[in-house]
Amino acid sequence: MSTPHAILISLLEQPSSGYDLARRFDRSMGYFWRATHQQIYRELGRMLQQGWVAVVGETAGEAAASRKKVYQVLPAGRAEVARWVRETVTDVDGRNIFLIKLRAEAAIGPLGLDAELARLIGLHRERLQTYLDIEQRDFTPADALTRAQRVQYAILKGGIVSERAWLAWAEEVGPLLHA
Amino acid sequence: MSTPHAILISLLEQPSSGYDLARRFDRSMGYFWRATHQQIYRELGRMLQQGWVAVVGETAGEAAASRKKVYQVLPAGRAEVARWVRETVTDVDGRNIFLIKLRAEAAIGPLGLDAELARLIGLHRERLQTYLDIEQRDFTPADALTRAQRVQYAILKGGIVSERAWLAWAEEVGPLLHA
DNA sequence: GGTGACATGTAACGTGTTACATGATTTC
DNA sequence: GAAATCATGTAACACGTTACATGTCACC
Repeated sequence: MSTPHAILISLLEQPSSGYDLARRFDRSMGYFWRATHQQIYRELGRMLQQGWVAVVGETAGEAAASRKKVYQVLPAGRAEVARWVRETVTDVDGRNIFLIKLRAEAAIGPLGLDAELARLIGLHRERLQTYLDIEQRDFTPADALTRAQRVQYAILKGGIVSERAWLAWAEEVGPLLHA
Repeated sequence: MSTPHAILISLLEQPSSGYDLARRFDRSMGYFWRATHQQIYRELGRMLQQGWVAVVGETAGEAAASRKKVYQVLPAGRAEVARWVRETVTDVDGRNIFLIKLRAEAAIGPLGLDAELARLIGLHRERLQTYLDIEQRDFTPADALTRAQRVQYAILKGGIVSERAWLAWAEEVGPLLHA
């Protein structure tokens, strides 16, 4: 349930047509969140019904049929974003979701993301520790490993560097959110 | 279409029941690939029909109904894994898929993953360069940035550290695959 | 004999993906 | 006037998720 929110945030940054959104999700937004134009049109339709977004300048009436429709976020949509941003994600894989929330923070913040970041840091620290325990248990000493074990160790190292990189980044981001 | 292959590789490492697999996908395998027991049973059923796997010791006949079923990989399944491992993934987000392939390499390798790794390294270098270009263009000098810009910069930095970490890891893994 | 872990499945639903379809506008 | 891009949509299908359902086995 994050794609509609990613779209809302993209619209907060810049009111756009479905087509524009689709292109944006192939560029900057697409670096950490993907959506095809079919998904986007589907979600825009739903959000229109829910009153989260509206089409700008419908004044033109029926003459403007089959033309570009520019969507903008309504107060209800903005409230939904604020609600969703504060929602707790207990999933360690919520990294990209957190990046979307940061984007909301940049657009309409501050939104109080400190707590969410702290929780994610905790989860990632735990996971890193799990990896380090496995390393100690199964791959130490590093010599005397078979080929298969060296490859398995490489997989584990992938997890370790990834967690370390994320944690280093997160510690750096923290101060930005207290402000 | 990677879940069935993840299951196959897990079965190559150790013939197991659907239940065992489900637990394994909540542990070690689950660190980079997830699957619920419903998915696993569904895929096991399909792979059974396709002749990729078989149930061990069906000799017991109808008496063994509603009991533990241990699956093992048949030659056709092993061939499918070998085929899939060599398949080209042009997607930058194929990181986790590559980790599964590495796991296959550990289990039944060497499988010739050098080329795939080289391609992924190329893709990630390109993406890193894109990020660095954006950094130069939009966030330099680092002072004189608004709050919103500093948050946007943090998002970008997340991408940069993530790409750098992955590339450092990948360069280290390379030599293991030429062997 | 009751509780919890083992073990396998079905059904319904939501989302993402691929293919198909149409028409307007811009550019050469 | 042909081709590329802009622009919006429908339909079918694959996949993942959640809820429901059933029964066994071991242990206390």
